[in-house]
Amino acid sequence: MADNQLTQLFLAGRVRHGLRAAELDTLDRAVSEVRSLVHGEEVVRRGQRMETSTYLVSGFMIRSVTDSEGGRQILGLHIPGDFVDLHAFPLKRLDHDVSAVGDVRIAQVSHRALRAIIEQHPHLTRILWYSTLLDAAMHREWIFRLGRLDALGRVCHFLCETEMRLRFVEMSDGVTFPMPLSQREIAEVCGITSVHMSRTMAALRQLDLVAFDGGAVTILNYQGLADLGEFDGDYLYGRHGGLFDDDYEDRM
Amino acid sequence: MADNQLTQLFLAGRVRHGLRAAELDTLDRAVSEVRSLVHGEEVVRRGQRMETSTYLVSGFMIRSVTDSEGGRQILGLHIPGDFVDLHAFPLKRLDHDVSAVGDVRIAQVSHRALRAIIEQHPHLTRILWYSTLLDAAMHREWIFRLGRLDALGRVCHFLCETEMRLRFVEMSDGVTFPMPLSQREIAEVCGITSVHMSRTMAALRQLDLVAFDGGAVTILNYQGLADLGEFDGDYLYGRHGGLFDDDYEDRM
DNA sequence: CGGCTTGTTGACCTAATTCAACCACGGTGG
DNA sequence: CCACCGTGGTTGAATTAGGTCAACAAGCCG
Repeated sequence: MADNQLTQLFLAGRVRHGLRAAELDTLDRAVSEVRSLVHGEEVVRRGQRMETSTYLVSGFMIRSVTDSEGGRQILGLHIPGDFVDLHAFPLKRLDHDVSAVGDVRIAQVSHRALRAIIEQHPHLTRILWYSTLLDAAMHREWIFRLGRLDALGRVCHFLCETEMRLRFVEMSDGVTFPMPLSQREIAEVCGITSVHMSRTMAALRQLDLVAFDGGAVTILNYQGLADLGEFDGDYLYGRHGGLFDDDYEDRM
Repeated sequence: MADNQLTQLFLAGRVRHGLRAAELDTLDRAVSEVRSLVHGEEVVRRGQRMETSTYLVSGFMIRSVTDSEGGRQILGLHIPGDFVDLHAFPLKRLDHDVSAVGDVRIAQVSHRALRAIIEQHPHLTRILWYSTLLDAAMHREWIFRLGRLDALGRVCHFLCETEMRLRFVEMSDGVTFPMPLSQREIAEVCGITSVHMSRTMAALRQLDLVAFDGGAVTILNYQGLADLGEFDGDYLYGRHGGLFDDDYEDRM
């Protein structure tokens, strides 16, 4: 297994149910057509029929929908190593848009290649399925965040989640990590206005919980942040720590 | 195919990607151990290791999580024909609870049987995968509902969604349908307090949009309800109508 | 230089929460 | 039979979180 293969970050840091090198190679061979996107470019538009899915090699992407007055709700943030729209393989059309945040490199996988995989590689199939259910688990946590937390808690929760996910792919050292979203976009994640997000982030600074410098976040008090956000990262199914750290590997 | 098989409602009313009778039979044979639950009984508890998944034969169930002060957020409502925790097959542990609302009949499917299916029936596998992604699509819509709509809109959206899903399984005639949740529980769906839900439902009555009688809802003005809730049911992937009604069947 | 976007701050307003009292009801036990 | 209680729903008054509108400052880019 070459270290420089495209899918090397796929499920990095996660419980991988014994994903084998040969399977990663199979996946890697299915991936083709690497291309670059600039900020705001879409790879999926709501309702459009899909014949390929997209793997995010580097950079960030978001899923979003737009309401009747043009307001946008961000439904998910994708980071390198994510299959951003593998959902489109079983669903064929998606109900939301997927677009680039900043500069992005993606790879495409044809649904024909995925069909071949599910016919010949049941174990790899289950792992791909699993990866789409990680998205669903994050969706549920976003429902919790919006339903039960106030503005301050929502931001704390989002920062904790993002930090942990970036740690899995070694883009966070546990303290400082990149934050590609503007305040306006973080507001669209958290279901509040950008004005109130500005005030909320000021409060976070005031409380010495985090520091924001341009495109990076530095966590000054992890426990305080996790407490305010009622964050428990078990739902991210990290390979180490939490409820899920036991007999996962090499089963099934 | 006997009409009385347990899984007859599975994906009823949905785009089924050419689900064949033989495949439904295969699924039906994998299902066993029908049992009854009373109100509040749990089939999944957060973090618990699962070796079976649950198919809902009759009645209603909810997914939920509880916050640090004991407040509950409902993450999803399940209706007859839903595989309530098929997610647990790839994930092995879930991050939330699943419990009965009122009297319920369920059937269990062992993960061993599901493993056999994904090894021998790739097409059926994709359909099971698809069914879990319908849940994810609903999750996304719940994020939108909580992030972008006010209390009135959230209730309207939830009622429209529930009505459409029940129509798929012929439990709604398009006007009147059962609503198993109390006002308190609908409040836990919509992320508001039960006091405010009482006021919001009073407003809905005032506007002549819906009538509530005990465990049933009657829609008096569907368009008004859908407008307030900004509801567009495409994400439910109904077999008829909407963006998704074209060349779905019998492909793949 | 001007014009754009992002973030900040202030004053005011509104939606929703909180706390409380209260009613209707369907048991359950005396 | 009635007294009792717990649950679900309703209503009112006071409070608060967040939204709205507007002005302005700091980049940043053509």
